[in-house]
Amino acid sequence: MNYSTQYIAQQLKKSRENLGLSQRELSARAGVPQSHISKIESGNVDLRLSSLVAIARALELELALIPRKYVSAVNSIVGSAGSETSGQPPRPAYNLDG
Amino acid sequence: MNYSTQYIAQQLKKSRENLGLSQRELSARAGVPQSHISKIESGNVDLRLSSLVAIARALELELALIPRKYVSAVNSIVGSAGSETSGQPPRPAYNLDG
DNA sequence: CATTTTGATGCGTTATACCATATCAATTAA
DNA sequence: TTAATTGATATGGTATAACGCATCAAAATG
Repeated sequence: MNYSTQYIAQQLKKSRENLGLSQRELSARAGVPQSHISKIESGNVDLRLSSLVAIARALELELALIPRKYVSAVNSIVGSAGSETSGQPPRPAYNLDG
Repeated sequence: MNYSTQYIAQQLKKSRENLGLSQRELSARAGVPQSHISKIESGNVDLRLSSLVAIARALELELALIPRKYVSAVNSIVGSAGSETSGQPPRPAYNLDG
C-alpha cells in the first residue's frame, strides 16, 4: 500500500527467491498459507507484525528498528544484499551473453 | 504476545520516552489514537505493519529486515540505544541521592 | 489545595487480516 | 505430450486490529 510497506514486501520476495524457495515451501516453514504469502508479496496486504516476523524468521531475517541517523551505516553493512545464503547457487548479477 | 513482538513494543516505548514525548503527542505525530498506542506499548496487540511504520517514523526510527548473520554487527553500531535525540534532556541513568 | 497531564481501559462499530480450500494459466520437468 | 510445479486469485467464514469516544486513577504542575 504505502511506500515503506511495499518495500518490506519486496524485500521478503527477494529474500525468498535468493534462498531458492517456492511460496509453498516458505508457507510450510513460516506457517502461513501460500495464498497469503502471494498477497503479501504482491504488496496489497497490510500484514500483522506476527506474520511479518514469522516469514522473516523463515527467511533468516530479523526485524529491527534502526534510529534514522544510523540507517546509512547499517545499509553499508548489509549492503542491501538480501541474505544470499544456501539454496540454489545465486546467479551472478551480470550476464555474459551481452 | 510472542517474544520478538513484545521486544518491538518495548523498543517503541523506550524511544518515545527517550524523546520525552507523551502518548498523546506521539499520537498526534503518528496519526494513531492514544488509546491504541497504549495497547501497543503494553504489548498485547498484534499491530499491523502500517501502524508500526507510522509510529516508528514519528520516533525517528526506520524498520529494517536484517540478515541474521549481520544482526550482531548492526547491534554493535546501534548500540541498542534507542535514538536519544532532542526532546527533554536525557536524564542520567544514575542517581546522586543514593 | 485545585488543575492539568498522563497512561490505561472499556465499549460499540467497522475494516480487514487471516484462514481453509479450491481453482487456474503458465511454466518447468518427466 | 503428459504430468508436476508455481504464483495468482476467488470465496466464505472467523478473528481481531483500529477507530472514535469516554472515563478514570495516579502523577505532575500551578
